[in-house]
Amino acid sequence: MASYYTGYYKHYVAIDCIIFGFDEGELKILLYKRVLEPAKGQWSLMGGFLKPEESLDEATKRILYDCSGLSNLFMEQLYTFGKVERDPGERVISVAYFALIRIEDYNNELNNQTGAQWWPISRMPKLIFDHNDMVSKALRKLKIRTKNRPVGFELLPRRFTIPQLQSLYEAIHRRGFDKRNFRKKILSMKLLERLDEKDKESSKKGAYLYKFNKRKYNSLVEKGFHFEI
Amino acid sequence: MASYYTGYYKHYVAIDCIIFGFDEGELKILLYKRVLEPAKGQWSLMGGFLKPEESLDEATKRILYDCSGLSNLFMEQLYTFGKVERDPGERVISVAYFALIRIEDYNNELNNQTGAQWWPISRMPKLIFDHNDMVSKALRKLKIRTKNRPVGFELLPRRFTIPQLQSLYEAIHRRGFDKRNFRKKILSMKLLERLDEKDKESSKKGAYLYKFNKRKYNSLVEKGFHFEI
DNA sequence: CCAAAAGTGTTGACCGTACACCCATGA
DNA sequence: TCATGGGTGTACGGTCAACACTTTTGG
Repeated sequence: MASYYTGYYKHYVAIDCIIFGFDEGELKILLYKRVLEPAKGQWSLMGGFLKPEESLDEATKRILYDCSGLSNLFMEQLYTFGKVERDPGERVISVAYFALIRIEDYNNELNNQTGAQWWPISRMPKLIFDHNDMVSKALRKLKIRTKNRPVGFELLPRRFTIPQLQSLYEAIHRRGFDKRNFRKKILSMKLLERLDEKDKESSKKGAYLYKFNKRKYNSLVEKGFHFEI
Repeated sequence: MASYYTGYYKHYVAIDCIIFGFDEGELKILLYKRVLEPAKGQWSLMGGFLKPEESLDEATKRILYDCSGLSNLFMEQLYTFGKVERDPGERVISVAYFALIRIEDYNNELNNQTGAQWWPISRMPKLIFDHNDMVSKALRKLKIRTKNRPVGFELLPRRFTIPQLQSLYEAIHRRGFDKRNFRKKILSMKLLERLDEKDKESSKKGAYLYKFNKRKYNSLVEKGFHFEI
């Protein structure tokens, strides 16, 4: 490549990932003990520097794969953080992404290798730099997204019950929903398929398992349908 | 500053600004003839490289000031574009911002100095690199923002009529609104103050001028009010 | 048999939308 | 006087929120 822009400054560009999971009725976030100086050993989001041969999305996929072993996770660019002093080490521009992991797919053995730990959002430790701001922004975006896109399903097992789904929404939105209204609304979209099996984990009666019909969702979207709960 | 991250790559980081205005009943965008190689002389968004001593927001303010002579414009970070080949010159990560200008405040003499020109969105030329994608994304965001925040007023004169406001919304949303319903809804928020003066520019009868009460809006927001139209 | 969670309908309030006519005035 | 845009009210249908009891079954 020719040198067109010689004379302008270059910057470190990093990716930081806010990784959400849902487990035991709580919204959780995957955090790491930082391995680099400065702030080595403190809790932080998973991140890494952008390499020359990869796009921002590709870098994020790489980082997500490295820390979870999973591909094709739901991910979305959140915001770019660029305050001069945000990283006390050197100046770094950080592009934050948020991602959703089905905790059932996550291999907990990775935790030992990587120093990772799932933290309930409500009891999260103080993070390095501006990472707590990133998490706040991600939580706001997650609320909006679950309201207007079917991304909640990315956090649940592939087969789930309506009460589980409701409990997820309640965790994300930090408020209760009326169960009759919730069920009515979600079922009225006709995007859930009821299976013939019940989940008896959390009650004696058992709750029907459902699965989300992504195919049908995509075809409805083409006709102008808009998910809204 | 110490050198903590030596060995990692650095990248050019640029800001690109999607600048909207509203004039003659049309939504317009401010475009420039690019002064740098590559693609010198082609139409482009206004942009510039991030300097070491400024944050992303500060860089955007600087660029907006340089090209409009105006400070305190409404601006919002939109998205960061990072495909490897997006700039055929060298690799550049571009943080896109969108901004709103009251065209009455814009000094048209600047156009000669800077090679700037206001283009109606509907007749915009092909832009360099991925700038057309940036504009599309900005238009989507502008739709959302005008629906849920009172940012439309940033595009109108400080004193405006209801029909002007409606015409702005119609331009942004590319559809007509019923004028009775529109008026009802906007006035029911009690955020507009009617002045005793009429604007007779566009009709013999004249339309009342209004102004947006930002003070009142801010105090309502504190009480949990949410702008929605 | 009882505790605990799953599942089910109705009603009233509110909001969005559709719709048609009179008003004021400059030319 | 008439053409032009400004300004006004009502009625209907759909959506949201509030609300309480029955069902199932493991212990």
